[in-house]
Amino acid sequence: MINDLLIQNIEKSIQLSKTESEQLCSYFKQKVIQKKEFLLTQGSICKFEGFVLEGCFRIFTIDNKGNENTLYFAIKDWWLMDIDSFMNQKPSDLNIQALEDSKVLLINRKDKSILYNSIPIAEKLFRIMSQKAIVAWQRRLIRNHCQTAKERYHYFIDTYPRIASKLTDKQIASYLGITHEFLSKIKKTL
Amino acid sequence: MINDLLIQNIEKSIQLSKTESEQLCSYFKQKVIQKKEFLLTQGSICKFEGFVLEGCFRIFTIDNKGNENTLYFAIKDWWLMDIDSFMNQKPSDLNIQALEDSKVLLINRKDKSILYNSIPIAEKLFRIMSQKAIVAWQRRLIRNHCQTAKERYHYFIDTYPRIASKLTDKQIASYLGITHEFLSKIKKTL
DNA sequence: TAATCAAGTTGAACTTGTTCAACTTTTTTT
DNA sequence: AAAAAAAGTTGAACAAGTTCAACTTGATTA
Repeated sequence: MINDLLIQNIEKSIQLSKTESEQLCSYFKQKVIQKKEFLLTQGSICKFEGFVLEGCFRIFTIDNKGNENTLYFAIKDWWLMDIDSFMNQKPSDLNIQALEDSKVLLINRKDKSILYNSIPIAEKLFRIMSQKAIVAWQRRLIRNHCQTAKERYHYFIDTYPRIASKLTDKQIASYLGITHEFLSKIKKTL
Repeated sequence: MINDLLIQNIEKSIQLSKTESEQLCSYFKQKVIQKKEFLLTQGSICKFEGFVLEGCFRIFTIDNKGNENTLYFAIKDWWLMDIDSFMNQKPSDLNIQALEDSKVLLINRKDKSILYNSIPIAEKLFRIMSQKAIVAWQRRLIRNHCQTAKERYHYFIDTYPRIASKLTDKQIASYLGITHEFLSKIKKTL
C-alpha cells in the first residue's frame, strides 16, 4: 500500500491501531515535485508538513551576506517542513528544493489540526518525534563545536551514505558550514 | 504561590484550566542545589525533567579530546534535562551543574508518565514546547555557520543579558565554541 | 553534437581562530 | 588576612578555513 512507508516511520515512535494509522494517513495528500522545483521559498508561509516518499530535498537558507547554508537534507523516510513558519504562520527563512524528481506526502494546517482532534494519540506521536529531533539537533551542534571540518565531513558521509551519494560536494559543503573550495582540499588529504 | 512561574511558563504554549495546571504542578517536587553541585553527570542516567525557579545552570559535555562544550545555560524560567537520556534511560553525554545556589522543580519518569495519562492536554503542551525548542536549535546552528565568533558573542550578550551577566568569559567561550583566549581578544577589539 | 553552464580543483594571499606559555587580576578557601 | 586556585590577558607561532581568480571536468540543454 502507498502509505506503508509513512506508517513504518510512525511506528518507530509509537504503536498505532490499524484504524488509527489508516485514519492518520488519510489526511496526507501525495504530491509529485520535479527536480529543482521549490516546495517552499524564503519569505513565504509554510502551509504543510511533509514526508518524503521518493527523491531528495535540500532545506537551506540564504543569509544577508548571500551565503547559502543547508540546514538538512531529506530523502525517503524523512520529514520536511519549516516548523516555525507552519506553527505560527509567519514568513519562512527557509527554502525547500527538490534535488531530483520527488514524491512527498503533505498535510496542511487545517487537516493537521483535525488530525490532532480526531486521533488523540497523534499528540503523543508528534511530541515524541519532536523530542527525537531536539536530540539530533543538539548532537549536531556539539559536533560542529568539537570537530574539525574534515571530521564532520567523514561523519556525514559515513552516517548518511544514502544521502551523500545523491549530493554534489558543493551541497555537502554548505551543510558542513564550509566553502566548497575547502571541501575540495579536505578530500585531497585522504 | 510557589508554582506561579511554572504555570506562567506553560501558558506561553497552551491555555490550561485552573484544575489542570494545579494538577500538573503537583507532580513537580522542589529541590535546592548548591553552587557547583551537579544535577546530572556524564555517564549517569537522567531521572528528571527540570524547571529552574532560581539560580543558574550550565549544561555541557566533555569530548574525547577533553574539551568542555556548553550546550546551553538555564536560568529562572528555563527547562533543563537530557531528553535522550530521560526518554530512553540511557547514559547521558551531558553534565548539568549549578553555577550558583539554585532552586528547581523536578518531575521523575514515573510521574511524567502519570501526568501524560491523567492530563491529556499535557501531550499537546510538551509537543508544542518541543517544537519551539527545535526551532531554537535550528536557528542556533545556522548562526554558528553564518556568523563569526565576534558576531555570535554579541548576539549572545545582547539576546540573553540576564544569563550573560551571571557567567564568566570562559563559560561564554565554551558556549560559543571558541577558546577563552580568543574571546579575550575579541573583547579587546570593540 | 556543440555550446553553455554548473561543479570541482588548485594555488597564493589572507583572515579567523588555536595553542602554549607567561603573566596579572579576581575569587575562593583556609 | 594570607594563600591558593581560578579566571582573564597578552604575545608569538601556528593551524584551520576563506577568498579570489584561473583553470579543468562534467552535466544539461539547444
